[in-house]
Amino acid sequence: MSSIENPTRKRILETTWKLLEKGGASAVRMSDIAKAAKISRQALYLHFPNRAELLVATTRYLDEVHDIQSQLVASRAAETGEERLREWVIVWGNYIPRIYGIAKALMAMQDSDAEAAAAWEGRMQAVREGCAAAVEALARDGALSPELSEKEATDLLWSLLSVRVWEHLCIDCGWEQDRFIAHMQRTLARVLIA
Amino acid sequence: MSSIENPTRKRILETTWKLLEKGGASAVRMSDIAKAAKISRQALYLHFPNRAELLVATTRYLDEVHDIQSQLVASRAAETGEERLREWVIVWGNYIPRIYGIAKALMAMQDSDAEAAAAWEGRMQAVREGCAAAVEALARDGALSPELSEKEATDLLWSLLSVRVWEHLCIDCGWEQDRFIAHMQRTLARVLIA
DNA sequence: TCGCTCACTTTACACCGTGTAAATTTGACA
DNA sequence: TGTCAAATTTACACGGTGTAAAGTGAGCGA
Repeated sequence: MSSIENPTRKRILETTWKLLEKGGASAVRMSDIAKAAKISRQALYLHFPNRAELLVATTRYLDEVHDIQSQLVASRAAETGEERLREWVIVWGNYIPRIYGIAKALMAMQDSDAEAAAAWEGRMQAVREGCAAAVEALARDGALSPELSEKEATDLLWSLLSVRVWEHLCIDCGWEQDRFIAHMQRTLARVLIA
Repeated sequence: MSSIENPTRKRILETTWKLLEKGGASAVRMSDIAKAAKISRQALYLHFPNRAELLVATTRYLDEVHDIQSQLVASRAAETGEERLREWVIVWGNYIPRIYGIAKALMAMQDSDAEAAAAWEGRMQAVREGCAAAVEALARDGALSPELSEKEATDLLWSLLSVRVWEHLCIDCGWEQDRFIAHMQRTLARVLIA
């Protein structure tokens, strides 16, 4: 990507990320980012056409930095469906807090900006595919609860592993990350497995 | 409340409700409400100091109309904790779609308007109390899973019954309301009960 | 050294939606 | 007829996004 080749662009993305990580989502304005990146607000628009695209670019940059791809590959190596589900909860569940800042900002824009909505939608569809793969693995093993269709199981898994549920438990209820992972594994095992 | 005594106030609340029910949350502006209520935008400010208070007043009006109180009383009559949990899922789970419009608008304001945040917070705390009561009833019966503290069980129940999860399953995944209720009952039984 | 380009700055402005302010109209009722 | 309240009209301030255009300055090749 163009993240490495262009130093200011990279600095902008880095700054946006850090600002979103601490400050509360919509509190991060274009002018805040500009100031923090030691750039004029207008210069921001030389690199990104609007706020939505800047946020989306930041998520892509994060994926790049965290090398999410290779982490996903690891979770696919699991032998049993049950093991795969546990791995998937770990991989995605632990990724959530790292992207939470941008996620929050992007989710806040969802009903005002169609482009931002589509971008977030796309990323969540990718997560859904991870969920679907885990459910399929369970089904292959004959471990999927007979009360659930694969679609229903995927929907449930996807919902329980959503950023919103993580937010509710870890931010609003004050759960530690470890506890979140452990309880999600337990909960999903009980809900999905026969 | 002053909802009955004042006809225009009532008309405003009614209009706000209907507009939020169809239109997408933040798409409902003060001017939209004014137009639909056949009033000037300024007249709105004669009745409500700002958008946040108008939305909050609308939720209170909704509770009044739906008489949520008496519904809650009914769910408390259940004999066993298990039965009480099932009833609670029905009562609150079926109330969500009725308030979803306002909920969405209010949730969208959460990180821009402190007053709106506090108002929504307060309402959700009331829901949490319903969850806590159900968990307590389970604990009294000795039916609560030994792997969960009462606090954890309440947090989980509260999270799974959140508006966001309902939204995810019923709006994003296209579930029917009945299916939502049924699966939530099943899921929560498996997660919370020993 | 001239002149070009590129990245960025400065200044200024349009648009939207919220909220404030004040003068004016309308209608009921005494 | 006069008064009062409710609502209207008009106008404006503010904050945040995005656009537009002229200006600055460093680097670089001819």
